Amino acid sequence: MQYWLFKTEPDAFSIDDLAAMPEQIEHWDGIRNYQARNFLRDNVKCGDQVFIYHSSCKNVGIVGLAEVVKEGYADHTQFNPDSNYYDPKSSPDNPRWVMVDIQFKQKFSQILPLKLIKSMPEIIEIGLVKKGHRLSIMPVQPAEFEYLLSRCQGTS
DNA sequence: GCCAACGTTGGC
DNA sequence: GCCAACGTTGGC
Repeated sequence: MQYWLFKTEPDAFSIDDLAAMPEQIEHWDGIRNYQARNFLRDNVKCGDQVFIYHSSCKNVGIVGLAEVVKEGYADHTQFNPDSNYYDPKSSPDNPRWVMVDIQFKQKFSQILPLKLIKSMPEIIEIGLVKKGHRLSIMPVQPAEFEYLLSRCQGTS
């Protein structure tokens, strides 16, 4: 099993939106970065645990936990000319972009702020604390995941 | 809304 | 294949 962190802008789709979905499952579409795509296509597996992170908002940080329930498949928004994520260079024969489905597991009673994460001496590997890292899908080392999770749940 | 740090594009 | 121009991300 592997651990991940997915970023989302809560104005567009938040942890609460995920929790409100039927069966609390939603497909994670709109990833248009090759490095992130490669993670989704090759490495994100069913049962993997995913931190949900809110970005570009008032309180940025880790807000909850989800689980992968469907592995990489073609992101349908790439074929839709009306979508913001439309990619005319992609074709159904050879889809360029993939997505996975995740299911809500938990919303933490308090957000774990980015500022706090950056101040933790235990946390040095995760892309969040590295300069200029903008990936919207990033792996999390098991030890760092466990530590962050304990900090999230310890406050509840 | 600013701007630094990236990623992508396209001319050559 | 280089690299300048451009677009995007995302914290502040």
